[in-house]
Amino acid sequence: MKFTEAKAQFIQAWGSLGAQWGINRTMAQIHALLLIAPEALSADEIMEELNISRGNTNMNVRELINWGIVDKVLVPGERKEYFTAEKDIWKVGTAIARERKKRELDPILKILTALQNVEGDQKDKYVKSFRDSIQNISRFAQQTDATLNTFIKAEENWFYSTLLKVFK
Amino acid sequence: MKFTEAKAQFIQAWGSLGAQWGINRTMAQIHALLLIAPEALSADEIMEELNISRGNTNMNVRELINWGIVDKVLVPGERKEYFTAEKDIWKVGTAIARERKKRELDPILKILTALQNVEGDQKDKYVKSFRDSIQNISRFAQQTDATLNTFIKAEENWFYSTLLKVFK
DNA sequence: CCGAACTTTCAAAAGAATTTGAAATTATGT
DNA sequence: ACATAATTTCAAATTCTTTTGAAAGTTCGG
Repeated sequence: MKFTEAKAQFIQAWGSLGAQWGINRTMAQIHALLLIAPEALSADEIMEELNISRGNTNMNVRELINWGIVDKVLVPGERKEYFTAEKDIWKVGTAIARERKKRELDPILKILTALQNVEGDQKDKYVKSFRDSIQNISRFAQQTDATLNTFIKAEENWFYSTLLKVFK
Repeated sequence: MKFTEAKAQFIQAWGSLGAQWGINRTMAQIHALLLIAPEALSADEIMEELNISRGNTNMNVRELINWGIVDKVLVPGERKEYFTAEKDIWKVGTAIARERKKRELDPILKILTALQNVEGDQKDKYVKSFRDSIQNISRFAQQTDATLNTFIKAEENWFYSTLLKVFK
């Protein structure tokens, strides 16, 4: 396979993966492009490579920076901003886990906790079934929360993270 | 909090969680409704509760069945079909993991493997950077695949899972 | 085999998310 | 302070997804 073709395929594959993850396609494609680039790219280069508008580029690069997986690079003597992606894929993984936990798991945990206090007759089968379900889901969610925290913490912790890399 | 309000909140929360997961809102809401219901519901009851059309109900119930987290229940002497959700949330978790792995991770693993064979001069920095990235991502993806398989396998093994529950 | 009860399909409509591009804003060198 | 280069914003346009609902299909008791 030719390099140009391989590159296009990777960008496209990473893009659909992102789309299925609730990350938008363009954001994932910019990330893919930066992941395989040997050096930082400017907004213009990104626009050119992916055929997208300046506004779109700006918004999505910004979002990638918020997720903590892309950094702005300032080249001395240059007025333009350049962008580069975190190359350690484990760090990317934990950053994504952290971000998604914050956006998805944390809010539902909060709601589940509140819903534990539903009023109602314990003998009413609808109320009973509701209570049981909420309790089970809560436990599962808390377990998931704990697991994710371990994973996220692992990468922040130098020692454990080095250990993990032995297995990768 | 009143039961009716709590129920509405839960359905709405589960719906947005689903939406962020790439599962559509209605599918997640039907799932939520069935999760807390003490007994199986008919298509008409689902339509009524969630204010959605018959077609929408049918399509999304079907999809939930494909995911393996909702079952059709036939009541003797009744012509209608009734639907019920898997109540063990751990099983729901593994079903979702299995399904998403199949749709997301497996295809990217296949592509990554193919991309390892990119032609090109090892001294070209673009080719070198591409190769390195693909290799790192591949390793990470394989590790993730193995971890997910363990998780999925654990629940698929009926005997082991039953045993676990006895002792926990 | 008929007709009623129920389920499925799918083209069109509605709704949601993304993208564009030009104008506004901000930053930089002289 | 000015001119210019670069970035940011956001309303409108486009594109993608979901939902509707009516028609077609299926199943079942008699």
